Amino acid sequence: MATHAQPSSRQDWRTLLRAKGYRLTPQRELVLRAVDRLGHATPDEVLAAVHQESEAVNISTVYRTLELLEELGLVRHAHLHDRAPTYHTTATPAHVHLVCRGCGSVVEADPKVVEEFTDRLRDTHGFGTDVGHLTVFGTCASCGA
Amino acid sequence: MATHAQPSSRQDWRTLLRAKGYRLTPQRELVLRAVDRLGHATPDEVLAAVHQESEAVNISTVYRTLELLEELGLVRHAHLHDRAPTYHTTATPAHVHLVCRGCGSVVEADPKVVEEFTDRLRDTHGFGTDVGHLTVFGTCASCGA
DNA sequence: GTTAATGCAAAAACTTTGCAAACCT
DNA sequence: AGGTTTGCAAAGTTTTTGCATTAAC
Repeated sequence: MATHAQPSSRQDWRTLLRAKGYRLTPQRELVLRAVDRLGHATPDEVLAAVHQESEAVNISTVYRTLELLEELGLVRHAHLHDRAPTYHTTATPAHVHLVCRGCGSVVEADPKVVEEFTDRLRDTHGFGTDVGHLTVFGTCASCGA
Repeated sequence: MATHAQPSSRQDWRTLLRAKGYRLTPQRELVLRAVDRLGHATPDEVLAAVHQESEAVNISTVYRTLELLEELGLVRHAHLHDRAPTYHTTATPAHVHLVCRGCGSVVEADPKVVEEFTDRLRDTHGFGTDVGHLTVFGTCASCGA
């Protein structure tokens, strides 16, 4: 339930969009592919990435598209740093973000690492953790704990 | 080291500020007290709270003061929702934030709940978790997991 | 041909900055 | 008195919105 079956082909996307009355446009494809490719990207970075691919998309379209894709469950966002939210695809399995305060690096950890933890939260607080949104701030190995 | 000894009186604050060449002003007191009182508040909410207390403080002063207080370790901020960062006092012991997607409620959990988890992150990734900044998104008991 | 989506430009929301006046010590 | 802090206003960022035009279906 936390993980979605992911459409991987253009046709799948179209079906998913049309089911809600939306249309498949080149801009939407470009944005989705950019998010896929970038890993974690701010709207701004998505725009830049799309531009590199030699097609122009307006920044407002990027915002609107990211919102749409999130509604469809194709992307998610997290707050990895203080500035803007970063978007990532849901095609790859959910993961935990470890963000280093020292160097700003972002490591993705296997959700298994947090299993006991989430179990415990459920037991003690009745709280169902959304592992895909879990961001842990701290200090990475090389920045010395 | 993660928890700070907290000054609780006006005099303590003054000492802390003066040690770095800063001054104790009514605005700074008002902001700090507002953060204390509010629990988790955006800069905007801090401004509103201060205004209610019948003293006017400029919004830019709120921003500057929150930054200063954070530098001094008296407050910290977290990203509890998508909009603005929320500030909270460090006078209360570090805690984990459980944010419900359904109703938006924020519950504070005891850091003990995450001890095994942080130990494990240290073991497997050499990652030192900043527990005070840990925010967990998910679904609370009443919103049904 | 319809209806949804885009681009553009303007507005809104949020945060930062420069500087003279006011205030803390 | 002297240097820090404030308020104000202006500028910087980031995100949203309205509307005519374009494009998907």
